[in-house]
Amino acid sequence: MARPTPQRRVTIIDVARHAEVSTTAVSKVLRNAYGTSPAMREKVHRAIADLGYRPSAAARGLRGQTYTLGVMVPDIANPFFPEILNGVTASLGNTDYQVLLAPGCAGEHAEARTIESMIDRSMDGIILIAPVSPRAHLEHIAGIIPTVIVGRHARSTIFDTVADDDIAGAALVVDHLVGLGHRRIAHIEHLETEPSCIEEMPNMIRAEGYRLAMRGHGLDAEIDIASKTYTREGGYTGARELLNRKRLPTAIFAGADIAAMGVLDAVAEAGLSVPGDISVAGYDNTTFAAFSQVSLTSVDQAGWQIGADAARLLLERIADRTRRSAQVKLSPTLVVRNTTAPPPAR
Amino acid sequence: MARPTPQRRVTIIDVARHAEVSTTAVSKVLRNAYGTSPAMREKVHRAIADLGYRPSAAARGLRGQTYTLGVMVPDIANPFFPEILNGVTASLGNTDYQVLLAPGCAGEHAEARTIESMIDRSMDGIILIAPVSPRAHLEHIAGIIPTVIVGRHARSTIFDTVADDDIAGAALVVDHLVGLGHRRIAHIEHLETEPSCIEEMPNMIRAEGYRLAMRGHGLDAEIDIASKTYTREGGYTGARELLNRKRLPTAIFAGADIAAMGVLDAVAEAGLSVPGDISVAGYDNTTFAAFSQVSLTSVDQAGWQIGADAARLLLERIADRTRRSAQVKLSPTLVVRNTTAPPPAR
DNA sequence: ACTGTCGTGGGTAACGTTGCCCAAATGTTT
DNA sequence: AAACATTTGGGCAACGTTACCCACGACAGT
Repeated sequence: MARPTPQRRVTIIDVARHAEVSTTAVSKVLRNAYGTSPAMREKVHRAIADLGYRPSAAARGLRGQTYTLGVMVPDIANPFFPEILNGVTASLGNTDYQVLLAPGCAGEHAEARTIESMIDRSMDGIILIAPVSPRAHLEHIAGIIPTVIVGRHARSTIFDTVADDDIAGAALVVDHLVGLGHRRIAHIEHLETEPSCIEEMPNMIRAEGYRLAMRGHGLDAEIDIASKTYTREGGYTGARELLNRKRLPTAIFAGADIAAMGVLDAVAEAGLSVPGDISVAGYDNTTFAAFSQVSLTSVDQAGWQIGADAARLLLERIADRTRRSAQVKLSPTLVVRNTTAPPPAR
Repeated sequence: MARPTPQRRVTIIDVARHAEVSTTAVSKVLRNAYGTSPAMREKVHRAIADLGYRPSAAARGLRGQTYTLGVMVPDIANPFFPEILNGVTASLGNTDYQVLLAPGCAGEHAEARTIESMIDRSMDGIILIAPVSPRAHLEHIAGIIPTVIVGRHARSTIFDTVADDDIAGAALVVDHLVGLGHRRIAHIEHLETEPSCIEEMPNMIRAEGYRLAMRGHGLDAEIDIASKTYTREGGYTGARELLNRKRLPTAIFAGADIAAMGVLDAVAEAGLSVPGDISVAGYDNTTFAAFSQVSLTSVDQAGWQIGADAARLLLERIADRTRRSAQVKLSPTLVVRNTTAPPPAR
C-alpha cells in the first residue's frame, strides 16, 4: 500500500551540503553564472545527479527567472496553431526553457484574463498569437513582460512581431484564379468586432489584399465579400449567401481553411461540383487541406517558421529588454491542389 | 517613448496597508479561509479593486497552492484533444483555477520531462491524457502531485482514471459492419512500443475489442490486423498492406479517425470507391469525420464529458488527497455516416 | 464570579532561490 | 616589492505569500 510518504523535496541546500559548497555556488552553477571553476561545476553536477535535485520554479520566480515561456493560442481546434507551436519548441531546442500553452481565449475579456494569469505566474516571456486586444493594451503588457506578437501587423518600440504578408498571400490566390480564367471571385472574411485594431488584424489585411489584387486585375466590379467568421459555420453561411447572388461567383476564396471546409459543405449541398462548377481556395494550408478527399488549394503560411522566429525573438528580448524591436515578415506560398480549375465554359 | 518604468508590483502588503488590516487578513480573504467577518471581506475586496492587486503565483507556490492545473496532451495536432480540453475548462467554470497545457510529449522520455516540469512549477494537480509511462512511474508521480489519468485502463489506489469503454466502442463498429453484411473486416491498430503498459493502453484495448467482437460473430477466421500507428501515415501504409491480401477486406476499421484519413487516401489511390467497394470506419468522431467531403462513420467518445469528469475528479482529489480513488468509464456511441454501406454483391 | 467555547484578527517564521556585496587567493603589471 | 586586476567562492537579505499559533473580547453554562 503506497502510504502518502512525507516526500520532502530535495532543495538547493541539500545539494550544497552534499557537494560541500555554498548554496550560492550551486545557484551559480545552475544558472551558468560567472564565478565558477570547472572543478566546482563538476562537484555540483555530481551532487545534483546523486540527489535527483530539480529547482523549484516557484522559488526561482520570486527572485529571478522561471524558465517558463507562455504561448497564448486563440483556438486550439484550429490545426494551424500546432505548426506554430512546433516551430517554437524546435527553436527552444535544448535550452532550459519550458513552454506552456494557455488556451481558451474567446474575446478580449478572456484574452486579458489569460495574459494576466501568465504574468501572475512569473513567466519569463510570452508569445501572443493573433491577439484581439487593443494596441495600447498590448504595449502595456509588453512593458511588464517580454512579449512577441504573432499575426498582428503592428509596429511597436517595445514588442516584436512576426507576421505573414497577408496582402501578398491574398494576391497569390487571386492571381492564380485569374490566371485560370476566373473573373467573379468572391471572398469570405472574418469580421473583427473590436474596432480598435481593425487595420492590424491579419483577417482584415487578407480581405484588403483581396480587394487590391482584384483592382490590380481591373476586376473592381466583381469584388464580392461575405463578412462572417473563420469557422466552419462561418464558411458555410457565407457560401450560402454568395450562392444566392443573382450572378453566381465562379470561385470562392475563403480567408482560412477551416472556413473553406464550410464552403465545400455548402457547395456540395447546393448540388454544385468542385472544381467543375466552382473553384474554392483556402488559407493556412492546414492538414485538412492535404487530405486526398479534400485536396484544397491553399496558401501556406510557414507556421513552423513563424513559431521558430517568434521564439528566437523572445529569447533575444529576454536577454536584452532594451534592444530595438524587430518586425519579421514572412512570404507565403501557394499550394495548388484539386479544388481550383478553369471556370465552366459559358 | 515608453521608457521602462520600474513598475513595482502591488503586493499583499500594499493591500493590507490600504485596507488597514493585517496581511494575514488579506490572505484569508483571498483564500476564503476561516476567520473573516463580512465587514473585513468587504474592506479587503475594495482595497484589492482599488489597487488592482493580483496575487503572485510564484510566492503562493512556495507556501501553498498556485491555483494552476496542468494538462499534458500527447499530440496537439490530434483534433480529439481540444474537445477534452473544453470539457476541462467548462468543469472549472468560475473557480480560481487556471489551466495550462504542456505540449510535445513524444515518447516516454519526453513525457517524463514534461511531467517533471509541471511538478517543478508547483502545479496543484495534473491531468495526463493517454500517458505512455509505465504504471509504476505514474503511481510515483501521483504520490507527489494529485493526478488524473485519462485513457489508460488502469486501476490505482492513488490516482483516478477516466476512460472510454474501448471494448464496447470497437464492438459498436464491428456490430454495425456485420449488420450491413460484412464478414472480412480488417483493423488497423496502434502498436505501442513500451511493453510495460500494453494491456492498459486504449489502442490495445480497441484491438482486443475488435478481436472479441469478431469472435462473438463467429468470424475468428476473418480477423486481420495491420499494426501501425494512429497517424495518417500509419493508416495509409496499413491500408496498402491490407489491400495487398489475397482476399480483400470489404471493410477497414481504423482505431482512430486520423488513421482512417490515411486509409481513405490509400483506398482512393488503389482506385477503389468508398463505400461502394470498401467500407471505412474510424474512432474519435473528430471534426474531420463530420466534414461532408469525408463523412466518416466513427465512434464518438464524448471528449467533452471525459474532460469535464477528469477536472471534477482532480478538484476533488486536491481537496482531499486521501479520498478513495475513482474510475470513471464512459460509454461510446456510434455515428454512422457515408463511408459504411453493405459490401459489394459477389 | 469562574471556566470554557467561539468568532475574530494579528504576529511571525518559514518556503527555496537569487542578487548584491565582500573576502581571500592568485596572477600581472609597474 | 608594491600596487593593482582577476578569479573563485561565500554570507546575507530579500522576494510575496501562507501555515501555524496566539490573543482578545463576547457570550454561554455552570
